[in-house]
Order: sequence, then C-alpha cells, then structure tokens
Amino acid sequence: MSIKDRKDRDREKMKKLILDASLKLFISEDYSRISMRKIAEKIEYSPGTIYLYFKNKDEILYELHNMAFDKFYREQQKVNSIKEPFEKLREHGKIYINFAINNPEYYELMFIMNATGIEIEKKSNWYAGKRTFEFLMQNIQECLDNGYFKSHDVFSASMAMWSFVHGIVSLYLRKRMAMIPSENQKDVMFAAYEFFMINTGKK
Amino acid sequence: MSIKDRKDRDREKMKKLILDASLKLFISEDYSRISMRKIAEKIEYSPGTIYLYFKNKDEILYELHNMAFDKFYREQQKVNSIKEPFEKLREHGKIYINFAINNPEYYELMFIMNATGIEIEKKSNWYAGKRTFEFLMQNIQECLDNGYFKSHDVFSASMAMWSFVHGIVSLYLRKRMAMIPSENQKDVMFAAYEFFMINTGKK
Amino acid sequence: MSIKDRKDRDREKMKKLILDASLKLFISEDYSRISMRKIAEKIEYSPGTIYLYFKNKDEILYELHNMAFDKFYREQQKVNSIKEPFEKLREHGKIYINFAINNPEYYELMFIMNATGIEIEKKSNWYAGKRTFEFLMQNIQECLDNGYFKSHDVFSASMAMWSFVHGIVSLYLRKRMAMIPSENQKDVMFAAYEFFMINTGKK
Amino acid sequence: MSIKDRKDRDREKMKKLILDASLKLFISEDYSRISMRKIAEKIEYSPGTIYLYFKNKDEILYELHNMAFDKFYREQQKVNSIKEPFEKLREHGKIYINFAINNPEYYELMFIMNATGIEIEKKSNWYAGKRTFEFLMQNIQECLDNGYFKSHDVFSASMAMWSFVHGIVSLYLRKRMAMIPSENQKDVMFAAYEFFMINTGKK
DNA sequence: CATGAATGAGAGTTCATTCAT
DNA sequence: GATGAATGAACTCTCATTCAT
Repeated sequence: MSIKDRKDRDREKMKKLILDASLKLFISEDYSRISMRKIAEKIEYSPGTIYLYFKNKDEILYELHNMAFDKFYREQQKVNSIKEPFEKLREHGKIYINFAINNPEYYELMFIMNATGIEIEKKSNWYAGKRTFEFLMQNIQECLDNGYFKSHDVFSASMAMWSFVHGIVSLYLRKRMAMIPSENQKDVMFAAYEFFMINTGKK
Repeated sequence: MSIKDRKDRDREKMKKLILDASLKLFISEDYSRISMRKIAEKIEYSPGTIYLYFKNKDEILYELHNMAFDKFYREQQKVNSIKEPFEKLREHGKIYINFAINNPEYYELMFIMNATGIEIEKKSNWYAGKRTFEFLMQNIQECLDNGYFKSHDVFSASMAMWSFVHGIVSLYLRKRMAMIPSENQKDVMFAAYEFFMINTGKK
Repeated sequence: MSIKDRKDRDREKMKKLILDASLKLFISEDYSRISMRKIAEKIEYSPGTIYLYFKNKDEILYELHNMAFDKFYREQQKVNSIKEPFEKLREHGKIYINFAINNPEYYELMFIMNATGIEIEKKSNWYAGKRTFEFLMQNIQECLDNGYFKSHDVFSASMAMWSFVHGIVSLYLRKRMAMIPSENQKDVMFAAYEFFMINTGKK
Repeated sequence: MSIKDRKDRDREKMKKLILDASLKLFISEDYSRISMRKIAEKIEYSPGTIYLYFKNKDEILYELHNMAFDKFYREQQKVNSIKEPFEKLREHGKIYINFAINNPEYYELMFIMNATGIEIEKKSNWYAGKRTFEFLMQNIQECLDNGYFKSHDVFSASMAMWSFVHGIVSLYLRKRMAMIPSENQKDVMFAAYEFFMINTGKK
C-alpha cells in the first residue's frame, strides 16, 4: 500500500502546488487575468499538466473557493470561546472584517467574484455560503434569546449584519474609500463597525 | 469660433454614440465580454475610429462610470423634497437600493468593478464618489442636528449607512443570496434595510 | 468609387489567396489535418488575419465546396454540344470521372468529406448537389425519351448512374484499387465504365 | 511451452479488449474524435499500456480494418447456399449494401477512410481487400460461365459491380442523398440496385 | 476624420507519445 | 507488464491596439 500512498501524497502535493500558484496570481494580477498558461508558467510545468489534476479552469476556481470557505469557517469558530452572546457577535464581525483584510484573494472568491466559474447557484444550493451564514444566525439567535435585537426576526437581523460587514470590506477591497487616506481606511472601517454594533445591539 | 464650436459638438456627439453603444453591450453581454471590436460593430464604425475619441478601453469605462454617477446623483436629489431628516434618509437608502437593482451595469461600474479599469485612485481623488458620499453626509448631519444617531460622528455614521446599503445590493448582484429563493430576495433586502434603519435611527 | 473598387478587389484577392492555400493543403495533407495555423503560415500572414475574411474554418470549407461545384458544373455543361442523348450521357460520365481524377481535392469536398463542416443537410437542402444531379437527370430523361433504359424510372436510373461513377472514382481516390498496379488503374476505371454503359444503355 | 502459450493467449485477450473499446468509440463518437486516452479510459488501463500492444494509433486502426474484413468475409460466404449464379450475385450485392448500412464504422475503415491511417498500400498489397474482391470475381465468373454478362471480361464486370455498390452506400453514408427524405433513402438505394442488376445481368 | 487590414499575444483545451518507476 | 505523470506541439479563436492610406 505504501507505493499507492506515496503516489496519492504526490498527487495531493501537486494539486496544492497548482492551487497555491493560482492563488498567488489572484493577488498580483486581477481576477479575469489569471490563465491556465500563467499558472503553468508559475509552477514551471507545461499547460497540459494542469489538466491531469483539474478538469478545467473552473474546477480550480471552485477548489480555491472551497479552501477559502474552509479557512474562513475555522477562523469563525474562534468566537465559540466567548460566552456572552453580544460580545461573541461583536468578535464575530471583527473576525469577518479581518479575514477580508488579510485574505483579500479568498474574500474575492467567496463573496465578490462573478459566479460563473464557481457555479454557486448550481452546486448544492451554495452549501459553503449557507453553512457560514447559518453559523452567524445561531449567534444572532443567542443574542435574541438574551434580549438583544428586540422584536426582530433572526433572519433579517442576520442578513443585516452580514450585509453590513460585507459592505464595508468590499468598499475597502475594491478601493471605493479613495476619499480617505489609505492609512486611515482601516480605522474608519472599525469605527463604522462600532457604530453599527452599538446601535443595533442596544437592549 | 463657431467652426470650432461645431466641431466640438460633433466630437461630443460621437463620444456619446460610442458610450451608449458600450453601455448597451454592458447590459446584454457580461462585463468582461465587451470588446473594442464589438463596440465598433455596434456603431458601425471601424475599430480604429474609437481611438480617435478615446485613448483606450479604460477611458471608455471611466467615462461610463462618470455617466453612472451623474445619473445616480440626479436620482439622489429627489430626496430633497422630503423635509423631515430621518424620513429623508430612509428614502435616500431606498433610492440607493433601487438604483442598484434597476441599473446593475451602472452600479457595477460605480462600486464593484476592479479599480484598475476606471483608475479611480489616480483621477482627481475619485471626485464622483466623493460628491455622492458628501451628499449623504449632509443628510446624516441633518439627522444628527435633529437628535438622531446621538453621540456619533457624522463620518462614521455615514460610512456605516453606505456600507450597509452597498453590502446588501452587492450580495444580491453577485448572487450571494443563493440560499434564498430568487423571488424573495428583494423582500429580504428591504426587510434587512428596515432592521438597520429602525435600530440605528433611534432617537 | 474607384477607391472602394480597389479595396473590394483587394479583398477578393485576399480571399482567393486564402482559399487557394487551403486547397493546396487539402491535397498535400489529409483533410482532417488542415488547420487555420497552417493556412496562415502558407500565406505568410498571422492566424488572426484569416478571421478578417472568413468567419471560421467551416466557412472556408463551405466556400471551397461551392467553388468545387461551380467548376464541376461548368465542365458538365460541355456535354450540351452533343446531341445524341446516349452519346451525351456517355460523355457526361467521362467528364465526371476525369473531373475527380484531375481535381481530387475538389471531389473530396463535394462528395466524400464528412459533412460537418459543410453543413450539407442544413444549407438549403444541399442546393449545389441538387443542381448537379438534376442536370444529370435531364440527360437521362432524354435517353428515356429516345428508348434507352426502357421501363425504368428516371430517378432510379439517375441514382444508379451517379452511384456508379461515384463508386469508381472514390475507390480510386481512397486507394482501394491497391490490388491493381497504379499505372493500370485508370484504364480499369474506364473499362468498368464502358461495361456499365453498354449494359445499362441497351435499347 | 505452456507458459508461453498462456502468455500469448493473455496478450491476444488484451489486444482484443483494446480493439473492442476502440470500435465502440468509433461508433459513438465520430472517427476523427477517437483518441488513445479515450481508449485507455474505456478499458480502464493507462495510456501507456496500449503502446505495449500496439505500436501506435495507426496500428489499431489497421487491426480494426482487418477485423472488419473478417466479419464482412463471413457474411459474404452466406451466398454460397444459393446455387443459381445470378441469384447468388444479386444476393451478394444485397449483403454488401446491408453490411454497410448496419456496420457503418466498419465500412468506413474498409473502404472510405484515408489510407494513411491503415497503410493499405504498404501492407501486403492490401490482402484483405483482395480476398474479398476475388470472392466476388468467382461469383461473376460463374455468371459468365452461365451466359450472363456476355462478351465481357470478368475483371471489368467485377470492378463495375463493386464500384456500383460502393458508390451507392458511400453516397448514403456520407450524407450525399440529402435531396431525398431520410426515410426514403434506403428504398432508393435498393431501387437503383435493382436497376443495375436487371440491366447488366441480361442474358 | 476615418478606415480597415494586420498583428502579436494570448485564451482554454486536447493530443499522441515517451519514459522513469 | 503496467503505470501515469509529463510534455511539446497542436488546435480554433478573440483581443486591444497600431498605422499606412
């Protein structure tokens, strides 16, 4: 079995090599610019080789998209250590914003990129997005149970929360805060976030 | 001077012709699909001609982006008929959301598309975005003056408001509400908006 | 008008250049081997240039196919100088066979090549083939009117005649007469043709 | 010797497996579409394996071509049960036509496909084709001996017969009967065949 | 002012074949 | 004997842009 094992490991390594290279291109170039050829060049293999590991370009994008959600989901779990629901939610949002700042190429894939490649709508009702959103809803439900967001349904509140953090980071990532000096943009984002949390969270 | 005047007018007419054709392509095809050749075909001129009026493709996109802001700014002005500051603000947000729903290609250019194409950062500190945002800030200032958003600075409040509406429409436009049936998505958007307004607006 | 005229002429010249090059490739290489790149190389232009004159590869094939039928139709008309119906028909067949021998690449396109590129079935019910066949049917009808092919319908007789000559030349062109020394193959073809004509033609 | 025997048997089995898979691809896809990789996939071996049994793709095609002739030869033998020479010949032709209709992929390989692939000319003077043709010649000789095809040499008569049936089926297979409704094409073929037989066969 | 021919680069993808293991 | 990773060359086609006319 060990030969097969090694081969399997090699195969996984190669897939990872391709995915890493693709991701790096995502950062430096702009999304629409990444091409199979450039990926091949980066890993110093022939273009054909990539097709031994991925059916086509879309499959690469979809894989990266899943990796992104996995990483995000893991980071999201950190809030579980906080017991007080509202503090937990506040931290939840901060993690979201920081994830986007620190992993812009992942965030792009998860929530901004045009869906064609990822086939969001077809693939199992966008399971990845759903799971993430449901985890947020749980947290909001806990808040409701503790008297926050009085008289609001959990769904609207969750959508609002998500919309807000998505809005703020995507304005930032797509450089629509150009009227604010770069060095202040992050502060502005967190200030706006505080504004949102304080107001919506009032008991 | 009148010959020059006529020439200027002709020039403007031609530019407009090109921009209109480009916009139409924007709507029918998907963004990354519009090409200089297709634009040329549509206006029944040769590809080379376009370069007499625009330096390159990016300049066309930038111009469209400006047209988008002009249209949006005009729609925004409608709120001026409302006197009560908070009601005015509520309407302000609704206009924003509806504009995005009804003019997705414009919204794309204004707030989503990667900045490379439209050279936001270089061009005059993104004047277009600034003017729009300042108009919103004015409205929020009026609210503050009337006791809403107590103890918050106008800038954070404005950023929060903008972030929120941008977030909600860009999740919608980029199909990240796949977990909600299409026919309910708009309702969800406005419900979340109400949630936001009621909570943040409390006196 | 003369400028436009010249341009039109240039355009036609270029199209012809491309078609000629394609046809030559048809002869040397085997059909499935001709490629846009090879055509481009042959005419010493870039591949993209070809697309300025032809929509795609299929259009080139279709054009060649039409040229082939035009040439064939013209050659076919020569029989009109012969009055006696049966002698006319005999000559008709000879012209057919000689055309195939002398223009194998055209014959390939007309009657052998897989139809995908030429879209025989879709395009106007294969007008080109029809016209040619109808001209043959006329000749056979004249023979019937003069007592040849007694008691046979014109359609079956025409199909038989066509099948025969097509069969003989396509065995030859596709090298299925390998059991006969090359230098004798043509004689064998015409001998078989005589056999066919004498037997079927009997009054 | 028995070890070698078994090995030989295994080897033949594997070759057959490959050939069968190739043929199936021939039927479902179109000829130019079959690829070594697809064959390998079908038999669930790696592409490299095929090269242990066949020198290259052409050799596979040649082998299939031989299998085709074997099958055809066996079907041809059925005429032996008919004693009267002309009736035998008439059946002979029918078998030929039906074989082509029912085994188009085989017929393609035997009589239509470009010779490059199957190297007809190099390989033993195209033994396969020869044997088949000689069997036909025998039948025609019997006819001659019984007063049919008076005053004709057996070779010309045989070539004529073969040309005719080949012509009719290859027009059919390559869709050059587009002017006739699909559902009538087979009837037309057999009608033309009758025309040929009645005329040429007259005592 | 306008043309439109031309290009070079690049896109995604498939292929027959080789060869170290 | 069998693998399967890898390649290099090939494929059709599209693009933004230039430039002689």
